[in-house]
Amino acid sequence: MAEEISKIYDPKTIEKQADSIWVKGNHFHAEASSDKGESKKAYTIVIPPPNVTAPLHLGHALNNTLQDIMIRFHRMQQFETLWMPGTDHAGIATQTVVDKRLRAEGKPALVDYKKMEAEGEKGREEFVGRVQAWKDEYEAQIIAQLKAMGCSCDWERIRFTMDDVCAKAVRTNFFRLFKDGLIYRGKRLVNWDPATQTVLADDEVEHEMVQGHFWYLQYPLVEPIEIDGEQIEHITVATTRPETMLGDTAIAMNPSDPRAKELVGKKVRLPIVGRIIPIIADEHVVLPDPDSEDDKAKFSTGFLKVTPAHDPDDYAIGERHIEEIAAVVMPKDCVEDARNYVFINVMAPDGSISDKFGWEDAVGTDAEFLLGMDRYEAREAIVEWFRQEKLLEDVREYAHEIGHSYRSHVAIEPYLSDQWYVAVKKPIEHLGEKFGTGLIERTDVPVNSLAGLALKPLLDGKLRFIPERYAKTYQGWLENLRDWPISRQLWWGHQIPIWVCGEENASLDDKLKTLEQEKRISTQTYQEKLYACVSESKDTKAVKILEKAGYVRDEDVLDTWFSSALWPFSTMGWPDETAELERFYPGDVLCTAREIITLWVSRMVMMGQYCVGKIPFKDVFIHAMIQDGQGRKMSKSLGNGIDPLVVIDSHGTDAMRFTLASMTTDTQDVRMPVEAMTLPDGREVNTSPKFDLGRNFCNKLWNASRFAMMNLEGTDPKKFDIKKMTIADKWILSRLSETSSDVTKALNEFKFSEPLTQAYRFFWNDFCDWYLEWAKPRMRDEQQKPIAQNVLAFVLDQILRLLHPFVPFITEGIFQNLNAIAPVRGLKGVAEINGSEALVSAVWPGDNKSLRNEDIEKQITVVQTAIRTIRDLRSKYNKKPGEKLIVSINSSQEISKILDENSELVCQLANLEEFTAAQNLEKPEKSAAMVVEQMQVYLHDAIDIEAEKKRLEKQKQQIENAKKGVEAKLANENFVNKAKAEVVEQARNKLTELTEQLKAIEDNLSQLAS
RNA sequence: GGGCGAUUAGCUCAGUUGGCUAGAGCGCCUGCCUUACAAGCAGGAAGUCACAGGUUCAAGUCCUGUAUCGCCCA
Repeated sequence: MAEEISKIYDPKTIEKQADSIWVKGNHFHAEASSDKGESKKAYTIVIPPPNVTAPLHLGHALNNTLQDIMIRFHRMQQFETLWMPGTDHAGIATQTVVDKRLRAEGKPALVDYKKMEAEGEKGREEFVGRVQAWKDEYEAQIIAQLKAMGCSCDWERIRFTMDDVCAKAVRTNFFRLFKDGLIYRGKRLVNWDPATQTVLADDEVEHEMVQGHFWYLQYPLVEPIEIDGEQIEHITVATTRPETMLGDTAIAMNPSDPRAKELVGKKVRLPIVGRIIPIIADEHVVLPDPDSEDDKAKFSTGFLKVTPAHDPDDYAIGERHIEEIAAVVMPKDCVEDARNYVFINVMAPDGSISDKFGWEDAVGTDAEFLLGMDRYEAREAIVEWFRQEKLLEDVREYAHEIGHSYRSHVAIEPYLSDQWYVAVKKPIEHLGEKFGTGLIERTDVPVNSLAGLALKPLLDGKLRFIPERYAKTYQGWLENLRDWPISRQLWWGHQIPIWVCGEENASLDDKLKTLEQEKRISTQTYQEKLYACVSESKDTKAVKILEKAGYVRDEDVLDTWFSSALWPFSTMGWPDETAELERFYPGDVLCTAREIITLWVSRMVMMGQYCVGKIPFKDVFIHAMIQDGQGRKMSKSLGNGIDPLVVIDSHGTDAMRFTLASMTTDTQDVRMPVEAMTLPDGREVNTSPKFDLGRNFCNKLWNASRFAMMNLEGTDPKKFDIKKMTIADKWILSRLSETSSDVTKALNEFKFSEPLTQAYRFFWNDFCDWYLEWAKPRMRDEQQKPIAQNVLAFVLDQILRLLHPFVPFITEGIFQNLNAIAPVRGLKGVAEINGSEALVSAVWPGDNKSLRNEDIEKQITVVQTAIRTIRDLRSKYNKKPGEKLIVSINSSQEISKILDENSELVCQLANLEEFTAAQNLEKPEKSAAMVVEQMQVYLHDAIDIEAEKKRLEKQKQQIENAKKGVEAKLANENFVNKAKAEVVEQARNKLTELTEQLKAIEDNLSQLAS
């Protein structure tokens, strides 16, 4: 049997073997119904659903490895463990990617489908079909990748954010929010992405430094004025976006500006357009100061062009001074809404200059030539126009941050548009009873508002972030939260279930009134139009009635995060009262990266509270982001990403997981040096030498186990005799017990690198380096063999269990072999053990304190020190590894006794012919000496006087320095008086030891000299 | 502009509540194909703990400031 075990560790074979065992045993399935009489506690993690845009990258590998570690750890602790898998439709991301692909392939793309749709053909349906096909392909790929990574998800439960179950949850929640008055329509300045032509939420905007300019444009005054005898004909504004000047409707200046007294109330003729606009006073305007550190003051002229429809600050100014501005820019006796004149939108949704979207006074002016130009083209043209007209006063370089779309990466345009919003700070009356009312202390957030529902659990300590510092991100975000724009001008997503009546001032007819009374629809009015939200997607009758009455469905879809927010319970069948929800909600941990704390985590908590009344998880574990060796994000554009499948292929899944887990400390970034590699098929791919660490470990584990099993044939638990255990046996069991306890504790504290390191050390540095080596000769001794076999089988079994969450495949593979060769393991009277057919569900090692033995550990440490010192001497005196040596050690009575009693252990691993340890031992003739701790180790028949002198002199120097340090410390009265007693005691002991060492070295030196 | 984090050996990182002569892996040097493993074994060299102050008997660790880098938010 032993011979059958492959000499080479081959991850592929093992992965396949382990996987088939797991699948066959259905070990990953979590049972929702608890009617089996078992009352196992549930443990739940819901996967952060990967986007179906692309295959998984290394960040996913890390994220899912950590989740799987927690899942397997708890499964072995016999929880009813559910890891819910699935994927996210990722609205804008997927739509963009598919569109790009179609264009690259020369196939009809989004523009073409939009044209079809406009012409009454089924463009939308067909395009969505394309995206659906993409989704199917990538979903399958992603699930396969997760399986390859060893993720022990309950694969029977795979969900998708747009499948029927999730869609039902989205629809239900939307209707409830609408009915509660939390969803409303509003015209606001939004983050507009001209490339994808959709609105973006604040957190979908990335800020990037851009090298730009400040252009200084002169606007002529309608009537020149005189200040301090100086004739003023124009004022100068500084702008980074000259193209927006077309929409200027005022000039603002700070009221404390000395020129304000004369200028405020005067009028300016807007160049190119000819619009007459007022000069107004607003505190927001920064006073010019050329020497200021603040760029705003440094570059300011004191005059701010106000473009309310194209800048958030200007929007606010427009709101504040709407009447003052309207009085100038609006024709006399006009009865229209003043907003239409104050907020002038000069762009089309694609970012080109247009007078079709709210700009009335372009025709017949110089501005006509700009119509149709792209915003950047228009910028150039406008600057050139000012130059020609001698109105361009100056151009200065200016680096500033500009918002970019996180999907298309083009600059965001602040854009006036109608969108659906979720009111996040509006109190929800019917939740007041459950959650309370009033504001959360020191905030403007009502307890029973959506933001409050998410914030309160954190403040109450019911929601915890690990590491703790991330709680601040979450808290700060919620405290300053603005209403959430949820409509997106996309086709890929959950279409908003709202129908609008084309007519203005429409009222509900009787049929619709009935629908509303039956709670099948809910309605609201905005700008004289009626909007009706339909409760259920299967209620086609209601839709028919609406459509008959002239209502049409809103074309927009919901923000992706709207469905992601429901993920922890939509996956479990909410709003139905399912067994899954009953048993597995709320879950235990959410494991994710910090970039989506605001985007996703906060919204899940919000909606968990709103929909189910409970937060979806207690702990949020935030892991590091993987960067390349130079500290840059891994990205497609930089080409520095590492494909997990490449790593799995070259190093094995376990090696990848080992390395990823070993890198997971509580830092916020981890660096992974990236190296190019050529695959056998010629492809150039990236990898990292860091994965060698994992592979080396797996190889060691494989071979150590192989060796163990070569010696476990015929292991018989009945032949185990507690009284016959050697010191090595007791020592390894003590270390095992300590390691089990440390690993368990660390895992419970969401540490990953630490427990892995502890297990690694125990396995490699204790078990392999010492225990196995000491066990070798015992295996050749029929008397000792049964004891050694039983202890070895037991310890190996426990090692496999401790390592299984980290490296599941290889440990399962070895466990199977172990089951075949030594099916019953356990040390009668020492440690019992529950057998298991598969490691995946074997019982986690407990903290067996009775195995601890500090005295034995101390003794072994002494033995190890002696052996290491002898090995060092062997190396220093060029004694061949095979040569048997004679060694004696002079030490205290206590140490000598330990060494003497364990001389066999020393002889074995130091390869000695003769070994003596005693108190007051004389240094033998022609011997080399080494002083370590309290031992003087003599290697017999080793003569190199010069080398010996040199070495001893060097050590003497070191000890003298150390001694001086300790002496100085002890001479310091403050230290002796103030430091803790044991610290002082330690120092005294140290001094004694150093003094003795020094004396020993000096003795040796003088002996050499004589 | 606000917040968070990092800076420890050539590289990647540990270092709990301050307390022995600061650790690991990789790399490097020396010697070994020792009958589990050369993806290994044994041994070794290597650090002004970013810088400047401060608190303390004692600082890699706590406080203040500076520099460089990174991230998040506005």
